Amino acid sequence: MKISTKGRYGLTIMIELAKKHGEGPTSLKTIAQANDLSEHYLEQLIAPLRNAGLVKSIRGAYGGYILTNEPSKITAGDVIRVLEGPITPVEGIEDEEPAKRELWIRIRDAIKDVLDNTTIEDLASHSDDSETDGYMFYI
Amino acid sequence: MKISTKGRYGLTIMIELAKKHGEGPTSLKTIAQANDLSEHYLEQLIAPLRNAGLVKSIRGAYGGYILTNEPSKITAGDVIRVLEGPITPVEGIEDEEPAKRELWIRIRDAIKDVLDNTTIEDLASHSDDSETDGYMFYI
DNA sequence: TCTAATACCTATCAATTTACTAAGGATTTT
DNA sequence: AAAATCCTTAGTAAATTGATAGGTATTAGA
Repeated sequence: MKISTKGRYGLTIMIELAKKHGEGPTSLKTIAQANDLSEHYLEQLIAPLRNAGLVKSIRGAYGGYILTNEPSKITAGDVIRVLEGPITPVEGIEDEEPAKRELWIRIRDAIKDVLDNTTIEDLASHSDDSETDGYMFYI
Repeated sequence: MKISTKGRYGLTIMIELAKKHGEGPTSLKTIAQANDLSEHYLEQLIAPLRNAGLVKSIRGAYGGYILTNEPSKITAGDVIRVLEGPITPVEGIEDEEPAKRELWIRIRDAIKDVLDNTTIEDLASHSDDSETDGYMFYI
């Protein structure tokens, strides 16, 4: 019941690109170093993002990646779907019996509601906030 | 980003026990056959449920399991937490930077809201409803 | 034109998780 | 005693995760 590093690092990439939106390409090396991640691993994550048309690459020296769209037009859900697959708490919801099926649908819709209403711009603009914002970490 | 068969079969077990609540123990064999599941595998799932005090076992011939509590007092969240661990879309929410941390918290709270407000009684009483209830299966 | 920086591609791999299966021991009812 | 049941440990094939390794192709700038 987890979002893996694929989805999480994917969001990290998109947030970094959003911060530089309109200022030319950002290299993966820069993003990897700024976030202490493996550049090689990020290469594998950005390939699907490029194939999905969320980012555009600029090859050669001083190249890198840029967003193909406004950060306000790209949602967290767009990114997560590309890297993690369809948003759903179980495979084959249709095959479940009615009571559980409805439960999975309510969970799915709740997650979709959050992911599809959070833009990369939202994430980029809050990514420098200093501390915990008063949220508690209960489970 | 999935709930595995552990949590799903765990709910199945609890729903079956809820249907027979107050009528004496139900054996795993019965539950396994009714749902076309491996009895051996269910044994491994019910062990944590017993350790957590959600069910009580009655050994020997004509034994089985019973709920330790009213079906209306047990939530889907209780069962999922025992079998899948804490409800959270990522490990170590605290370690994430503010923007993503808030996103994970909103998702976690949305899931918790559904799971903690759905009782086993709710699930058992709707588990015989015939069809799809007009829900769509978009993603 | 050379060089460095960058994207792009394919393969491999260790660790973990998932979803079981196998085999039998312990306990209780009939 | 026999049968039904819970209980426990061990093993395992397949998939996934989170990388690492080792390149090739392309381009900007000196």
